[in-house]
Amino acid sequence: MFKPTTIKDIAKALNLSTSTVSRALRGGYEISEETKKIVLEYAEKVNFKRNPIALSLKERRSYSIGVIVCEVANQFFSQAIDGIESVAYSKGYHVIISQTHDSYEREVINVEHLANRSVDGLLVSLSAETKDYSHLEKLHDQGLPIVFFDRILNSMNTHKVSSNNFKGAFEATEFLISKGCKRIAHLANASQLSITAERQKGYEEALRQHHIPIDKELIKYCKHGGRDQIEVEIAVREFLSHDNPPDAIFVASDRLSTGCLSTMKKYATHHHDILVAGFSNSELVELLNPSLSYIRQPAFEMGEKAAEMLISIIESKYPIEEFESIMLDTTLHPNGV
Amino acid sequence: MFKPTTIKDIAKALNLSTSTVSRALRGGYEISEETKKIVLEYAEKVNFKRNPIALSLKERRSYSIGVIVCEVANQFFSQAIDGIESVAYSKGYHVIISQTHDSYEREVINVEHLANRSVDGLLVSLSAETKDYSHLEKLHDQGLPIVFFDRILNSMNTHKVSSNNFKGAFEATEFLISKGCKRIAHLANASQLSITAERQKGYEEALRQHHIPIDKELIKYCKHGGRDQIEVEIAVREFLSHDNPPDAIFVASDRLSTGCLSTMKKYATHHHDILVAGFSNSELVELLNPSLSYIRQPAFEMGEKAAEMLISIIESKYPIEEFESIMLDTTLHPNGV
DNA sequence: CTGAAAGCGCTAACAT
DNA sequence: ATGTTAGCGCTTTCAG
Repeated sequence: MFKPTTIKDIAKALNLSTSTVSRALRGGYEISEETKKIVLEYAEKVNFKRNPIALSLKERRSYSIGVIVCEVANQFFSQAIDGIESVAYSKGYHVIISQTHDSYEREVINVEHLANRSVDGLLVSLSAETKDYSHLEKLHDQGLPIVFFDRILNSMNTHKVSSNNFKGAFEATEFLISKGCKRIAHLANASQLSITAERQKGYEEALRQHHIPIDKELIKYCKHGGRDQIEVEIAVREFLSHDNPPDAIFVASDRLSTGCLSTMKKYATHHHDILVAGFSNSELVELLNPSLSYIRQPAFEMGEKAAEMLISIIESKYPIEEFESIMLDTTLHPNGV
Repeated sequence: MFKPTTIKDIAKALNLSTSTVSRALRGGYEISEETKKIVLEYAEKVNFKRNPIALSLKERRSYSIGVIVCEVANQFFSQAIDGIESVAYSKGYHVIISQTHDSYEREVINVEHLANRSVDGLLVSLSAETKDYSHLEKLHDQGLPIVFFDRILNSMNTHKVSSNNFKGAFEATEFLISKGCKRIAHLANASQLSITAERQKGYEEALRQHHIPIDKELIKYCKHGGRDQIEVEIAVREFLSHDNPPDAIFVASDRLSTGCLSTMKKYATHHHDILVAGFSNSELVELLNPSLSYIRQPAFEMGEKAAEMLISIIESKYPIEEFESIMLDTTLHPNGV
């Protein structure tokens, strides 16, 4: 059984009190150089590490922050996590990652587990399924610092980081139009997500400005965020088999973009006639065939900002009154044709 | 500031002792139904959650397991993590993920942080840079349960899960040979990794069986596991600019495979003359161009097995004497040509 | 059926 | 310079 050495063990072995050992270990200036040396050496010898659990209990904080995302396999989120980690580590915090797989139930479980004092604050990007926010609201009301990124809960009064989804979607759609496309479908994420509404607005606005009618049959939502490939496949195949099929598809997120391409490759006889543009942070996009024009979000930077904001709340002496919403620009990367 | 309700708060509010509240909360049969009901209702009302930190301290275990991987963006690892989570959750454990980014220093920091009682055991896949294992050995000697998966430390006496790297590499190389390739280069990971040696042996054995000479100039290692794209680029470009360039490349891991393709697309004038086969668990492989024949590891299953083994050690009443090494088969997926 | 008290590992007044 | 003690939140003997 794992029985790490404790301060008590050291104290006993060295015939000192636990407080002396504790102070020596953290280099308290009141301890004689000699005692310090003895303690330090002995601690090193027995591979002593102070128990972070005990420390957390005492200090009533854990110096760790929790991150709730749908899945780390999604490159947008893995990049965001790298950003989060980079600032967290530099400020002495550890990062605990938790995946919801876009399931509401899982989100609730994970949030509750992380919340009660095993983390000092939460960075959350909502699951595609989530429509009820009380698990988060309760905690927030109790004073748990929460910062949203990407998939935001607008109704909660806290810091938020997102990318300019409207503009990104607008530019992508306009790009497709500039390529001569007239019937542009929209493959969207779950309708309750903030990003879904924003991106759809950008898409519709581009069509409007170019006098292209909006056809509701060309807009399909994936209510589980494409958790199952089949969900995407069904939507895309409906587009393909439409009486008057689209000549382009604008896809609203990472997972859906690749799912869309796979489906097209599998089922579309002449899929090169259909242009696809979509949000994606995959590092492999440039190697894809069918090719994908993509909108890239500054994921790493978003992670950094979100972490900075969260830590600033955690470390603030006074309750924060004014909350900020940061919006970062996306970039469009045309491809193919 | 976040001040969650404690048992003490409830006790005070209800004019009971903390022990009664504690017992009522966990449904102790000695408590009267009435008291139980009052406590439960009040707890619900104030959103009481027991403090897992305090619990861990008391029980001297946290019901969570730590996972050390190079990076979650790598699909092999994200799939393995999904496998780990699936068994961990079903057995009541939480999973804490920690990324090394293939840095030795980061590995040490993460291992030490997780080890001392914030997790009950560790699932580790070594970083590409790691050559000194004392940070792990020390903890293992102290009794911390450790299970290795994928990138294994052979010298440590514990459970291990890997895929049949020798066979996977052998089959891939033989596949390239069957396609008529005569000069097959090998792009390998850091030389000290278990997987590197095993895969190289499979590669060399295939060449040997087919009477193809082994040319050491056609074997290149990426000692940081391809952490920087540039590392891969240099190696691949050396292959391409060789006097007698290869007609195929066998790539030893996920990240290197895609890096290799990118470089080829970027620099090789007629990259379609060079066949590439490599280990990859990316879900996008089928959409890649240049195409990649790939060896897929059963990542999810490996994660499951590893987690099961770890939990069995954690929950074992007696010290384990006999350790198992599980090896799972890979599958080859030919592509292109 | 309920309460008082000790203890998990650590720190920080408060002695000495 | 070092020791004693209380307490972080919770569970669990041991007493009533």
